Amino acid sequence: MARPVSKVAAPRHAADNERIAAIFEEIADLLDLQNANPFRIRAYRNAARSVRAFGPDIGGLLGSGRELPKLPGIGRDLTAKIGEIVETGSCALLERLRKQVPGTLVELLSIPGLGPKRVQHLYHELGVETPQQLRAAARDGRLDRLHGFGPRMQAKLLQAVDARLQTGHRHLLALAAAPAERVVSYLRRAPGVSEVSVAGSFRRMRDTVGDLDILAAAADPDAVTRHFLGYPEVREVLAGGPARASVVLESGLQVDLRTIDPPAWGAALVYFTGSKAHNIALRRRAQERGFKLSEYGVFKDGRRVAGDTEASVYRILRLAEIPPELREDRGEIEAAEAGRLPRLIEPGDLRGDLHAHSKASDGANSLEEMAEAARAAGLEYLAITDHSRHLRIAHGLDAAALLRQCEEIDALNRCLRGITLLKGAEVDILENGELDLPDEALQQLDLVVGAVHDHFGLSRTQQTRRLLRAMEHRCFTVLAHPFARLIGEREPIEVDMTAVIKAARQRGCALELNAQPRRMDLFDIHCRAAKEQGVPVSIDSDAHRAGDFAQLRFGVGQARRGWLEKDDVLNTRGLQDLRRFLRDCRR
DNA sequence: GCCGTTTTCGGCCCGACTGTTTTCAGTCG
Repeated sequence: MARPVSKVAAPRHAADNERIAAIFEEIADLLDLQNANPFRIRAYRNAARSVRAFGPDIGGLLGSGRELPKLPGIGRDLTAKIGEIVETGSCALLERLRKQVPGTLVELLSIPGLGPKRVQHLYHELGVETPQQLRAAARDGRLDRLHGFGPRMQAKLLQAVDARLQTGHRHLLALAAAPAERVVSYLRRAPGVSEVSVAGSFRRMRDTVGDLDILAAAADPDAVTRHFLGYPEVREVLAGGPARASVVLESGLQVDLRTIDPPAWGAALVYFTGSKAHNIALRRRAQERGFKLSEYGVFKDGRRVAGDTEASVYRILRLAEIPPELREDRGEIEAAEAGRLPRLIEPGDLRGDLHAHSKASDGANSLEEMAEAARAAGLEYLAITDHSRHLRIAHGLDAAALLRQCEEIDALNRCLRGITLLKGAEVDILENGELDLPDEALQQLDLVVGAVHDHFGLSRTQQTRRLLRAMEHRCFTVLAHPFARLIGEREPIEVDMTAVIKAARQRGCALELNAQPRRMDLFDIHCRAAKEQGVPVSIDSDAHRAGDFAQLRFGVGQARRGWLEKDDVLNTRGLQDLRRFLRDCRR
């Protein structure tokens, strides 16, 4: 998948991993458009992935004079290029390629149906460089002259361009969940179907999904496909082969269905769950052992030797079964081989929630209603953390209002059964790193959740200094939504998360994994970095209404992607244990 | 461009679908 063109204007040592990866992706795309050696192109894409998966900040690492450790797929040449990017903010190869190939062609590459060959054709024959120009060329008939652009292809492209120009193309995980469950339960009623599962990035619990991949097992795939095409929520049928069909639902969500023979169920589920990188690594491993792995099974000398279950596929490759959330080729195969896979946290391990709002600020429910909902969701404790005064739009509380709420909570705790409310606040971290409430107020609380809600555009240095200063406060407990991002709406703030994690370890405080569907903040790789540093992560709902505790399961999904185990997560502790942590944090 | 029961070069994952090409290239996942 082509990624957006990165705007590179970096001061020395400011290249973060994402920016390095974006440069490698762009180089790969531009090489693709020049018919370069496909393996060289792949090397750049692999390198981009490797850099993204690497936890510590490479710019910071090199900036402090240390060496880059050996990363998979990055050899001498690419190591030098990383150094160059960190040093200069860009890369001579990229600049040269940009002079040879218009950068906008990269955007065309991301349109479904257009690959490097067709994009080159469009550009060289018609001078088409942008989606808008493509649309114009299709409408005034110029595309008709082009080899390989028949009427159906043109219609498909027009539609794809319109979709691209209108909206983005990924959906929040949590918003895809309900439609996914409905279509799965519909498919279970298809004639002769024995298994149905969502696969793809949804099953791997990525924070967004491009489309829903659904896998079914049945001896007669045609019957299942026909049933699928009759699903009432279908707005449009994109493709309908015997083994594969694609539709767009009324909600705009694309659903791809694959139906396979039951004996291939496990191999197909591995294959369609991905990720692509994981599949490639598995296939290479299979090949090394004299097997051939495909969605139809594991084969030796043309004979199927495994594939009815996922476990059978991994077993024959001498691997422990790898949970879907880990399948990103970020070391899980090596861990599975060595028997060192983590025992990932389960939703049922959560015993509390350290970040929730009430009517007192911008929540919708009373303290009592929130307590009751948390108890019903299986939690034993809930921290009420209404906003502090600085966040006026959310009716933030001042010290006096906060103290009144503390008394209310004390009174309520005397009559609540099966749930304990903790006294907290989501306190704004001001631009200079001070907390938004006076110490006397903060000292009355069980915990303080610090959060950035403004000045998102500070430089990396300023932003990092801001967070570190806030965390130094003796009342500081949890850094809420550390990157302050809103998926698809607001980019993550620029911050040296490696330094933040290190500071959290020294300070003995925690980082939040905010489970709001739009936030999903901390990222998976930083969860893993926190774990490696022994910094506890708190998976919080940030609930603003009673129903929001259901979001926690998506936070757990993200935590699992970050290799977190039960003991790595602060709010899996019982209340006594948690109180001990809160006390120690304040010392 | 990387990698290697490596040592200097050959291999690098696999299959389905689409559209239009009459035998397959391009794209996708």
